[in-house]
Amino acid sequence: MKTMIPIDPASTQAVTSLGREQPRDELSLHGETLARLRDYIVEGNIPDGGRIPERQLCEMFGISRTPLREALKVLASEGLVDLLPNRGARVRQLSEQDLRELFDVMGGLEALAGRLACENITDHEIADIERLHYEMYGYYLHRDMPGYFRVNQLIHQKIVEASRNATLLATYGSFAGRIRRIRYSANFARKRERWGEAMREHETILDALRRRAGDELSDILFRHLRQKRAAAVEHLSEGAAATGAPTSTSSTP
Amino acid sequence: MKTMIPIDPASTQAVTSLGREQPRDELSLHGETLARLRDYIVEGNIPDGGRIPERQLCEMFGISRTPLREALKVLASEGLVDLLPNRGARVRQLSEQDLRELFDVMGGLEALAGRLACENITDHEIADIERLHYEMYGYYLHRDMPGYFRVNQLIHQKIVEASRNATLLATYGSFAGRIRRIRYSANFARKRERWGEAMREHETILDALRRRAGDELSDILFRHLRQKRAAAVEHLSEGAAATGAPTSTSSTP
DNA sequence: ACCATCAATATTGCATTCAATTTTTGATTC
DNA sequence: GAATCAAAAATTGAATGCAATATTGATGGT
Repeated sequence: MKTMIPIDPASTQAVTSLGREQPRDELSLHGETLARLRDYIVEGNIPDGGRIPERQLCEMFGISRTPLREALKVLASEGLVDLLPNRGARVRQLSEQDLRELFDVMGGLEALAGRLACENITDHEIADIERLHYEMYGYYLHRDMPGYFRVNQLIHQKIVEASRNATLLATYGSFAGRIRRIRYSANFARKRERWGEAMREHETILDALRRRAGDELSDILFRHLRQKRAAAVEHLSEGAAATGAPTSTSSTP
Repeated sequence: MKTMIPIDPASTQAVTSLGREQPRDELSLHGETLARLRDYIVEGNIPDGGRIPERQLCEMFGISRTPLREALKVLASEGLVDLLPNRGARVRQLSEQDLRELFDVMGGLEALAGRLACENITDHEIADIERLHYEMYGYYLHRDMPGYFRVNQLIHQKIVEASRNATLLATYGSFAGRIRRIRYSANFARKRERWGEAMREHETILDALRRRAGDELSDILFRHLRQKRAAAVEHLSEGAAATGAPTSTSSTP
């Protein structure tokens, strides 16, 4: 057994600072832990449905269980983990249904963002997005999927930012995090045949944005996300078929 | 020194049943406390910007600080409370800007709900909503504001439920809770002159729903919420003017 | 061999304790 | 009498302790 010794302030400080490159004004261990644990999970360090080892993570982060458990409750409310009474926390496994729902909500949020962006976006911001659009087109022509994907995400992000709605931005970010795990978990890539279609959709997005046609952009963005949804669900079921992992949340013991 | 008041299971169960999001058989003190504290705050038992007395609430709920503090972190992530480092938790005071943002997000979620509802709603559900609509019209004719308001909320709830998207439903509920505080805090009532307009909007909502015109319903619902937004912001600024309370979040000490 | 049973062990949920702040109080000075 | 400041008290953030609950592993019966 370990002999717990009262820790003097100096050593506590040392433990806290381990692994931290930024001396940010993060005052609370809770906030720090929350961000670190969320990243840890979103980046896929724990497999889908995998148990979250409290004690181990405490040692890893150099903290006690209290702030870690607080972070777990928050992540559970965000939908990233499941909390099983007396049986610990597990990384939430998304079913196909979950994924469809999540993409539809993302679609709704982007549709809203597009609508609001048309009300608030500046010419300068549109020019920015146009630049990104042509950069993305370049990646498309060169068949550079990772580059395309990165800029694509950036364009959507810029539209949400142009909505001038911090609440929407935060909500969008939270949902994006829940979906992002999937991308890390495997080489999530749009089917080739859909790629050209997506590129054309982006043309119409840019066009509606230029004309500041809110209703129209709203519809286009929702449908665009529906296409992404189809690709994601397809990807998930293929991945499940390959590994034999269940895709439904119905856990009958 | 401490007079802990043990709570019998029956009473806690009763309080829990007020909760919306987690209708499961809550075993954990954390989940129980979360629901209770959320209701306590949403119902306006603590004034806007007011300090949340940890110790007092612990005694009130008959629990220790650990589960209460866990609940506070979750409520902070939901946007209901602010966590000030070393200075405790406070009920989040909504600025006019916050309120505008919240109503726009609600508008986006309802617009999405309307779109999805048109894909999934059954004839039976439409008939249900029609019935509610005419019931609401009755309240309108009798100038029964509370009755109107209650059924109005119910109609919107039914549309969100008809979307068949549990994620959307939960998110909608969470945002509704953040706004609901305002309603409790004062006699939030739509201006008379806008009442007729709102009633007409509901006619078009029902019409679009009957025709299952998703794009159209989506637009109508967003605009409908924009009207509500205007009323809410107006109400907030009037209330602020009356009490002399600040409406902005900029807290310069 | 296979499966049930039960003790040993580990983990969880919450309470309690402790150090570090912040807030309040009360004396003191101008 | 108002302003200032130090000591006391209260409050907060986090660590640790402990009972209750799961999980594991050994044992014995079929």
